[in-house]
Amino acid sequence: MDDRKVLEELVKGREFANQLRQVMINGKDNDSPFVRSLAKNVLRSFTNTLFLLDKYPSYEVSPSTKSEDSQESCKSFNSKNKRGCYKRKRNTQEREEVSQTPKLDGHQWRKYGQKEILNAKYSRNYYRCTHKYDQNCQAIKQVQRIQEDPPLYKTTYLGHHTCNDFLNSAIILDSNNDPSDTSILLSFNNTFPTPTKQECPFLSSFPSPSSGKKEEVIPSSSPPETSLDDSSRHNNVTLPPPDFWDVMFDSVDLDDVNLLLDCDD
DNA sequence: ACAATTTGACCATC
DNA sequence: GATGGTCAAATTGT
Repeated sequence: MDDRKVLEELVKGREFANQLRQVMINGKDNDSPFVRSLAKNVLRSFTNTLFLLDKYPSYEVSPSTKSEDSQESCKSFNSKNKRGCYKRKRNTQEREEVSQTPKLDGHQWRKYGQKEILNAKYSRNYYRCTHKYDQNCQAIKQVQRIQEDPPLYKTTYLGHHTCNDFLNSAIILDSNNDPSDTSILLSFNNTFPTPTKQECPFLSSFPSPSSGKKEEVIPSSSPPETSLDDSSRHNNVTLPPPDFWDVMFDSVDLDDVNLLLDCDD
């Protein structure tokens, strides 16, 4: 891998993103060729970077399709009142990723266990999707620190999300806005990674779908300052504060890059 | 009070 | 029997 090229692409991407942000802040010409070009450049830079990082197109690093029997809970039928009665999950789709920080993948996770692993310096943490029960989402992940300096974490994903978390959505500029409206509407689909409050405190001003009652998605109970109006629930939301994008642009998912590039022109 | 995390127990697999 | 994955009571945080 060429580190210099990676760095160049990242720097370019950041510059383009900054320009795009300024244009968006001004709220004018959101659909101009210049804006389109900027967006395209941003995406191209990050796509190139990801290519260079050898993470694209095979975003899933080590997919192993062992069988169709994925994340079904295998608790035995008589385990009602017995603690820890289960069958170890096997034959599940899995992929591993190594990063310098525990991966912020846009999903909401709840830790359900921690285990000291033989011959491992650090314990392994076990997470399941927050929507395991309310939406029967079977995704789980294991995070284990594998190196001290620099800190390196291995995240193993088991199963895939079947939950429909509306915040976990792709952001696509909605160019059909009333031009006089200075707020920019964003369209969300279900592929963009959105940092959770749990994993990313800066999102604290955003309502979490699972906030409120335990394990339950509250459809529209947002505070006034960040309220999602009726259209929000139909995948539109007003633009977050500008600082939001400083982070948000760091978390573009490859699938979404494809999506957006495909939509281009 | 409710939600999230911690932690010891339990069980399946090797 | 050792190990790893999950459960769920207890604890902590908001």
